Amino acid sequence: MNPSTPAAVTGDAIVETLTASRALLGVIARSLATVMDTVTLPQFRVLVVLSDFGPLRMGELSEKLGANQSSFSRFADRMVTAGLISRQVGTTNRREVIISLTNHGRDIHDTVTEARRAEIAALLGTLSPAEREAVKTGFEIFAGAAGEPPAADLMIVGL
Amino acid sequence: MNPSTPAAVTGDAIVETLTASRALLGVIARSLATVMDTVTLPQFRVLVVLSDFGPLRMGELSEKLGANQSSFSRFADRMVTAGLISRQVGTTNRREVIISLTNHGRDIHDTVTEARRAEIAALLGTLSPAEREAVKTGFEIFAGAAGEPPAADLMIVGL
DNA sequence: TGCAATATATGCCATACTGCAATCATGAAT
DNA sequence: ATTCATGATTGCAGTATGGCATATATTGCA
Repeated sequence: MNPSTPAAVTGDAIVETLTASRALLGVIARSLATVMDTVTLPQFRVLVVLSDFGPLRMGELSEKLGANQSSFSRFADRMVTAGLISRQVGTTNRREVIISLTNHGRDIHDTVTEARRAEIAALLGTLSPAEREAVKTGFEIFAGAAGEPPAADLMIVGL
Repeated sequence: MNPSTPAAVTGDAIVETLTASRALLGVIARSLATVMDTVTLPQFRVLVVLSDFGPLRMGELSEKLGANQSSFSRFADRMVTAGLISRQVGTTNRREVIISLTNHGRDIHDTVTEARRAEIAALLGTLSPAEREAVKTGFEIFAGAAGEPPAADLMIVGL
C-alpha cells in the first residue's frame, strides 16, 4: 500500500501496542481501586480463580495460585475472617476442605468486572462506529495471535 | 456497512477489548517474571519512575509513589542495600537526598522493557502486514481515546 | 487392628510494606 | 544568635505474605 518497509510498520505497531497496554493496565488498575480497601491483590486473585473454577479444595487452590500449601492455609484464614470465602468440610472425604466464594466475595469480584466493562464501554462509546469496528478488529487479531495467558502468568502481577 | 446495531458492535468490541487486555497483561507479567526474584513489584515501580523522571529527591519520589515519606525512607534503604538505587546528598542543599538509579537498577528496568518489546515484536511477526496494520490502527484509536493512564492509577497494581 | 498415605492445619520464623509520632540535620529569617 | 521551617531518618508497631518442618485428622489398605 505504501513504500514503508515491514520492519518500520512493525516498529510502529510495537509502540502502539505498548501504549495501548498501558492504557488497558490503567483500566484494570482503576477497576481494582474500588475494592482495594477491602481486599489485597493476591486475595483478589483468589476471588478470580474461584469465580472461574467454582469451589475448589484447599490443595487445588493453593496449587493454582502457585503458593505453598501451608502458607495458603493461613492466607485462607484471613479471607475467611474477612468474609470473602468460606471453608466447608468435604462431603465424601472429610479430610478435604472445600473453599467457596461467599456472597460478599462474589460481590467484590463482580464489582470489579462490572467497573471494567463499564469503563471500556464508555470509552468505546466516544468512538464512531467505524472506529469501534477498527478497534474490535485490531484487538481480535492481536488476542488471537497472543492467546489466553496462562493463569500462572497473571498471578505474577497478582491478578 | 451492515445492519447490526451500534450496541451489538460495541458489545462485541467490549469482549474483544477485555480479552486483549488479558493477553497484554500476560505479556506484562511475563516480562516482569524475569526480574521478580531480584525486585518486588513496588520496587520495580520505583525503577520505572526514576527511569522516566531521572534522579529525584526523597520527598518528590515518595509523593509520586503515593507513599508516606517516612515509609519510603526505609523502603529506599532496602533498595540501596540491594544495589538498585543510590542516595546522594544534594549539592546545593545539603539536607536534600537525591535518589538515582544505579547501573544495576537501570539494567533491571531495561531487561523488562526489552523483554516486553521482544515478545510483542515476536507476536506481531506472526501476522501478515495487513493484520499488523489492522492491529496498529485499532490500538492507535483505542490508546488515543483512553489517553495515558495517570501514574497514580498504575501504582495501584504496583507498576 | 495397625500402618501408610492423604489433606489440612500449626509452630516458628523471616521479609516487605505501611503509618504515626518524634528526632536529627540543615538552611533561612528575624 | 536564636528561632523557625524544611527534608530526611528513626523508634515503634502492625498487617500481609511466604517457607520449612511438624502435627493432626481422616481414609484406605494390609
